[in-house]
Amino acid sequence: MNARIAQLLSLQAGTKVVAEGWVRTKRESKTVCFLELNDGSSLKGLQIVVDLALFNNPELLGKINTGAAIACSGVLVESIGTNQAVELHAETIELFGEAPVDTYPLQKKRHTLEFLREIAHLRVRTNTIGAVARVRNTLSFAVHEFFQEHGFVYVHTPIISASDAEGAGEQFLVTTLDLKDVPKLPDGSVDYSKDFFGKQAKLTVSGQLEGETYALALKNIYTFGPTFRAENSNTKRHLAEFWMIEPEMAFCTLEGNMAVAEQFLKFLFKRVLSRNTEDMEFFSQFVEKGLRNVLEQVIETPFSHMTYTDAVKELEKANGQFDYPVHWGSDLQTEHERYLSETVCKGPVIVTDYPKEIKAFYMKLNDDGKTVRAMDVLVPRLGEIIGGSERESRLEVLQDRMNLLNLNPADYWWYLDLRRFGSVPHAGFGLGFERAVQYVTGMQNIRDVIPFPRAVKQADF
RNA sequence: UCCCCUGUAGCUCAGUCGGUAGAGCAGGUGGCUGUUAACCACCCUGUCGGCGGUUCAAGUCCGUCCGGGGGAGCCA
Repeated sequence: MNARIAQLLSLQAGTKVVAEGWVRTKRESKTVCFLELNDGSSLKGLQIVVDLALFNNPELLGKINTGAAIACSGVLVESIGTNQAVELHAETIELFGEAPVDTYPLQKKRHTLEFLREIAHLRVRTNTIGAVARVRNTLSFAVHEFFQEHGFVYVHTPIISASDAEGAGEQFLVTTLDLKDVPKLPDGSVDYSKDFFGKQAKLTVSGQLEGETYALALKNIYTFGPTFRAENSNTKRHLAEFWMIEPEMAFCTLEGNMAVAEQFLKFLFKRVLSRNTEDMEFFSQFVEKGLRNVLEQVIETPFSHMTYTDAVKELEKANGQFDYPVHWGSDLQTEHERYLSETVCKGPVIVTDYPKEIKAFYMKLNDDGKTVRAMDVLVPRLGEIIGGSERESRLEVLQDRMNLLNLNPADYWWYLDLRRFGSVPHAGFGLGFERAVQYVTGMQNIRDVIPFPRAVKQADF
């Protein structure tokens, strides 16, 4: 395996090397031709210098255009130019795949992200999407690093769920039934007993409930996998298929949960800033001005904490400027979440203890009987990035909550068993991975931070 | 799902009061230059998203469908 361009760029002049990659631009003059070669290992490419007096092969050079795949051997030489320390003086060039200029969609000019979305199979060859891919890689690895270093066990919760107990959004149906000839029950409804699993099955919207079962044996666990929501939502921060990280901790209350969420986010930001210096500088300059400073500041500053009740008091002071005025009991809108983090706290804030009516059944009921131990981490620009809670660990209270919400406890028998046998305070949260990538890169649209976005009416490539 | 904006050359866009389309970039040719968002000159490029309607005449006005973007809701 030949060295990557990122490595070649740091070598001493005088080294003989082979560089492989795709041509980004070609600049020709009478005596010399410059090729910029990129192999995705770094934002910066390697400048190849072809001395036309020595390299007499105009047919070959004529076929090497933007997008062509080539390998070039030669000697690294200290560059006369100012934009690079070393450059490669070509001795031999092998052309693997041409990229004809009249049909190759990528030109050596700026393209809009909307256009690039239409050529998702080629867009990773651009500076921006390439940088996103590298940052996404760093973040994925950092997720595992953080949890592994803190003794969490990685758990693979199921993708297909037949428990019908998740209730976190619209789900995709998984079936092998013949849609042209669906078996029916006498009352006209679908007979799922004839389906593959013998009952209705759907794609998971959360691994939390299964995650809790493992936490109540292994103490600290996390999941990191694909998640599916069939919501008909068309926004720049929703996908039908996305990746979610869900840690779950036993012997842990909301306070511990908040601490881990904060530590975790800060760890991710630190890793990206230290491992993707060049890419982060690029985002900070061209995608979201000053991004780097904001992240550095977030790492330094303790997250603010605020109860829902106090948050509503703050918001009521500013009710005049909201489209939807706030009162105690109302759900916080995006405009409110952003106001809290951007204006009130000027940084990330964790809002806790929401009214039970606007949160999920499994969240622990507070002694006031009105609020639950929920937490949302709100960040400037994006709003909610993490949602979590301490779970209700008391069997009776949980059953009461379920009855109140017309959930059938029988459907949740195994989940309730966790409260029957060795129950203990436990807590966890969910982080939408793409939201984290968005926050870190400053990318405005979530469809540009996942390789092949799946959304309403969109499943190309 | 609702509201708003938008669709014109390969890309990004302009196109006035309705009179059959233009600029920059990309590409080609030539020139110049160790270039790096290269530069200069010339040249090429169109189902004006689709369908229907109004009109002597539609890129332009009306209807409708489709695509794209933004906001809201839902949430991660």
